[in-house]
Amino acid sequence: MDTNSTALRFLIVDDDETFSRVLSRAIKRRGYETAIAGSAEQALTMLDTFRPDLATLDLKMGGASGISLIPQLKAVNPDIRILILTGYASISTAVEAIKLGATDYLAKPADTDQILAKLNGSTPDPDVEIADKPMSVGRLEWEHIQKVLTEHEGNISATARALGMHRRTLQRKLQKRPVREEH
Amino acid sequence: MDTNSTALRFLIVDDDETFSRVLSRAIKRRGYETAIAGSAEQALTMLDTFRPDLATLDLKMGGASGISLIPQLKAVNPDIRILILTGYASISTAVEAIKLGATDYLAKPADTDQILAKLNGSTPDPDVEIADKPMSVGRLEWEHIQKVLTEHEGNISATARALGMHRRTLQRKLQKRPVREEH
DNA sequence: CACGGATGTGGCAGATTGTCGCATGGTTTC
DNA sequence: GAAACCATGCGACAATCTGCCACATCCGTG
Repeated sequence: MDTNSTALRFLIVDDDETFSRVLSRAIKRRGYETAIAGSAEQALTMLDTFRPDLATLDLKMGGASGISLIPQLKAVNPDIRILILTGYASISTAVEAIKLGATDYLAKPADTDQILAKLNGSTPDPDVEIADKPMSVGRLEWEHIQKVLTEHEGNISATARALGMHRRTLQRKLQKRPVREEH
Repeated sequence: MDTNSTALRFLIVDDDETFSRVLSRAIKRRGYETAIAGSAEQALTMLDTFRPDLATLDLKMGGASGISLIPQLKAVNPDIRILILTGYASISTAVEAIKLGATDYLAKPADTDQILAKLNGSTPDPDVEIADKPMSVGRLEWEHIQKVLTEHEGNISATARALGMHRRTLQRKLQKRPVREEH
């Protein structure tokens, strides 16, 4: 372990205040310096005074998504390690995030240890565990919707049209949390 | 469209023979040279004589998983574009695959157009507007159910359990939708 | 500023799903 | 052969969910 005189700076971007506060405290207790942003926009304004070494980003927030923040965070600090942390996890957003340079991707709920483990000891290994059960229909539907949604740059109306589904129905599905992916 | 004298070589690694054959034919029809491997091991032995430019890999096969193949394929051809294509998709394997250098990750069922779109996405292509509509959720669900049903030799009760769905609901779905395909 | 497109919501009637229950037919096990 | 299991088909009913219509905001382009 490298012992720097200054603590590593940890930025939490999430619009769930309760979640942020709890996580912040847990992380601070482990010796990090933390900061909380309630939106992507707010996070950007903080970068002048707080240059993070680690960050967790939420996807679904009022305003811009955490994914859009990845390039900007990396511009400020190319060595930053970024963990996407969201309750609306999907394969397509995970793929996009990693391609943009995120270090890892976790679905909420996740505890502090899991979060730090992903940020610290994350080395790609080809022997990941492969699910032995196929996806549930609910999960498959969620993934498919997310995929089409990203293909349409998040345009809900266009996605609904492409899927031959009523826009109202799509909105309702998106508001609900995806079925938990269990191993 | 760039006209090379030699066609791009496309490697399909999947232990589902029917799937491989259908995909191979569809891809060949679009001007690629194709090869099929039924396992990761078999794919490796082919690399001496068939150096692929594009590849789709399955995750769950007898023997090694497609993910373990990624580094080896990239060693042979650093510019190779790799698409993970699996019926046992999960976020964690998607993250690993992308970290190891896969180009993209799709959950089966996916049609040929989607597959090629993902693999060509990084190639200069002027008019990449969303060509035709993606599968409807209903159709996707139907295909998935059929696939799992087959894996369970037509056993409805077992299929319902595997899908985390109530048997009664599965019965009703099967009884109803006789398959509705159209564009 | 008017116009078209996207989005967030509320409200409803009708369709779908989650559960229970029960009966039948086939296999396996003493 | 009878008991014990399973898979399957189907009726019924309440809880959800979906398709649709109706606004009310917000943009960005003319």
